[in-house]
Amino acid sequence: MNAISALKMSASEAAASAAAAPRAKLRVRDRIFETARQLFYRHGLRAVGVEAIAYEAGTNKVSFYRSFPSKDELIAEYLRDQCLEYWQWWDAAVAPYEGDPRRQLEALFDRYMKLTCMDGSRGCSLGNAVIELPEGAHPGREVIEQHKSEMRRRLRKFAHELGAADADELGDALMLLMEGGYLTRLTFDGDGPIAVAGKAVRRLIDSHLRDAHCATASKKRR
Amino acid sequence: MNAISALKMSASEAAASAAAAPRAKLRVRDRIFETARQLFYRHGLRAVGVEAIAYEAGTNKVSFYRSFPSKDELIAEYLRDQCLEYWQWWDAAVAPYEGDPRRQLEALFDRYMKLTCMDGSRGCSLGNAVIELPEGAHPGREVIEQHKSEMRRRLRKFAHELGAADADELGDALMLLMEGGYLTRLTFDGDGPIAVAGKAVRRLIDSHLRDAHCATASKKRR
DNA sequence: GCACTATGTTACTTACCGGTAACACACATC
DNA sequence: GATGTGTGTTACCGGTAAGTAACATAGTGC
Repeated sequence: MNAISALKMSASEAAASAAAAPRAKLRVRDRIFETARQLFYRHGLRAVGVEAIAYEAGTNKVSFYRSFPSKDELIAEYLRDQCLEYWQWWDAAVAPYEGDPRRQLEALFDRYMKLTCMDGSRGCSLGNAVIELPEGAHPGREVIEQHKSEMRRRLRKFAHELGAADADELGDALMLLMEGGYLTRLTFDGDGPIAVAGKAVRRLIDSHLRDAHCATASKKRR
Repeated sequence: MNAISALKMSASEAAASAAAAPRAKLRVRDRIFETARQLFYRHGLRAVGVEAIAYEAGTNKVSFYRSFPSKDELIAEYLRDQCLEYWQWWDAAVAPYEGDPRRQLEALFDRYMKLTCMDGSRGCSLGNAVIELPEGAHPGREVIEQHKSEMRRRLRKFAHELGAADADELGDALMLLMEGGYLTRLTFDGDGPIAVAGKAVRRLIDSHLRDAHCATASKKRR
């Protein structure tokens, strides 16, 4: 934060220095949003003020408020955008193995581990946000809750397609692993517990499939 | 927060109303600390100001600063206290089955689920704190990192005692489940994914023990 | 050249927050 | 009764935050 508010240059100076990047071509609103995305993810929602965002984007607070009605609305929009990006990433990970839920899950978790272990990762932006947002009214909370429910739904669906004995149980367990990896990533480096997520997923799937086979086998035997 | 700062009564008035509880007997410092524990856990570290804590404890900011050198130090002490309480809880859960690591783990996770599903739970205070604390220097970060490392160490140790094929892998997977439960608890009620944690633990243990048996069996066969 | 749009600039308000100074009082102990 | 300790009260400081008003400027299309 100190590093951020240290920039006490005027908006035009900031624009000139930030102009090195091609994003100088972007409209103010887009530059602000892009900057907010980075700062929010890196430092958290509450730790970053609108003035810091504006200056870092090479503009000023007034222009900020011409583009966004309030900080809370910016946060909500940021979260919506993170959702979008997340599902795009998810679908891309899963698409190559359409029809093979096991490989889809394995691919998903493998890419999840790779991404989340990378330098600069701070876990899941949506998951982190829920800790910072006040319990009740914030427009961002709905986004997060909807997002996590959707995640749960999708993982359970995979488990179902897999033919797991207790699909909902498997799906929820996978969600625990995934969310646990995100959270531990905040205290551990890439070699934290998350490194075993893929193996744990495979073990859980095997365990459930074994149950399913036993069940059908014993049914046949009857 | 609004609800908190709504109390605009004087310290003595607050003391009178709070005096109903037996904690009125407590020294100011203890009352402040107890109040801080509750507010920090419920609303987060950054969301609660020292003035709110002081008033809620039936005193005022000046007395706060007579007891604590700074808010950051209070936070650090709060986190240290949470650690202590956590390991007491952990040891109590595990003690009855000394020598039987499997039952210890099962008991631990069963109590963990029960506790974390209770009304008012907001997951792990230490885990939540890491999101709110600035990346670098905060005195609380060390506490958290040490705590989570200890947690990892203990779970791996259980896995070892269990005779798991790959004990570190199992321990880390258990940690993912546990942390995932804590995190999901912030978006889901008691019937969220955390409800399957115990089953997942049992499955993972079984999976690892099966590997271990196969390994020893094939060794014997040779 | 005119008008419109997007943007930058300066200056301000209101509110909060962490932290401090100075003083007053009440009680307990010697 | 003096002294010390713990506490409450009032008032303040400096900093930062969100949010706004009024005005200036630069480019774009007509």
